[in-house]
Amino acid sequence: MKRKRDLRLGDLQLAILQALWDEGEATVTQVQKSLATSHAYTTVATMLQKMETRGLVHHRAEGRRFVYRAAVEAEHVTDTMVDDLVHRLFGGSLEAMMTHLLESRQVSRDELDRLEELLEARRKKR
Amino acid sequence: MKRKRDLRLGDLQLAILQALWDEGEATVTQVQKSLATSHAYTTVATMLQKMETRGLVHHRAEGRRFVYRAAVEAEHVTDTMVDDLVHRLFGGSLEAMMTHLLESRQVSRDELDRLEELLEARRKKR
DNA sequence: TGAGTAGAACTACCTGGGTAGTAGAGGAGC
DNA sequence: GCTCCTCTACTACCCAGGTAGTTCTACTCA
Repeated sequence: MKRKRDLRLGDLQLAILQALWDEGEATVTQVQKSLATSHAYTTVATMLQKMETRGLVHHRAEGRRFVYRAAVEAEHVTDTMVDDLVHRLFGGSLEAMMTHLLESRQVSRDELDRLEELLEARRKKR
Repeated sequence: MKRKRDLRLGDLQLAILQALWDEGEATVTQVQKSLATSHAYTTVATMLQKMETRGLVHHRAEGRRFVYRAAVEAEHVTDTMVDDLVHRLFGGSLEAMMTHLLESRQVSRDELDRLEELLEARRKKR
């Protein structure tokens, strides 16, 4: 129940997971290359090891190299992190969060239109 | 420009700020008491000191006790933290975030109605 | 006036994210 | 076989959040 915070990921961890979600599986070198910011090979390798300990990724050996894959779903991570923030900042209120998003940011007319459609779609689904 | 991450606050720090935003000013003891979870006096005091170093709070001495107040606005913190998450998870796309919020959570018909109104209001404002 | 207490200062420790050097094993090529 | 190169393993740091004990000081009140 209090597992929420288990998924507060740092930038690097999130970036690594995003790489793995994209590629499905990847060696350390592949992960390293697909990161937007550059990091030493060992940094990525160490991070992957730490993440495996935390149960965020798995690996299998292929010859002498490790092929990693994510052990958590993108959906789940996103969910949990968003949820965490909504709770921390808005006491869990979706509406408060939405209000904030709409009021604090530039929203184009196009975006408003699409959001409108989203609402409609959501309304039908219930 | 990269100040975003300067405002990734832990639970305790956020709770302390929320207490200060509520009360305006507060001594260590007052802050300690208004926290939902209980913490040793020294924990709160230490945290306040660390937060002062980071420029999150200020204090003035009143006799021999310190009266703290927030040095950052609630609005600003909320903004920055939300923005940070939207960037980290959705590449900065408000729409993607909204979509996620609408799809991953239970949304009551009432909430949908209010969101609709929000959109309308927002539309008029532009 | 002397004990108790409230409060700040100082110190220490643990955890997790992030960063990376160095060591050592195994394979590739000459 | 010897030399590189590529990988993993191991180790060590730094920083920030969090937690709290110990110490010192000043004030209160019996």
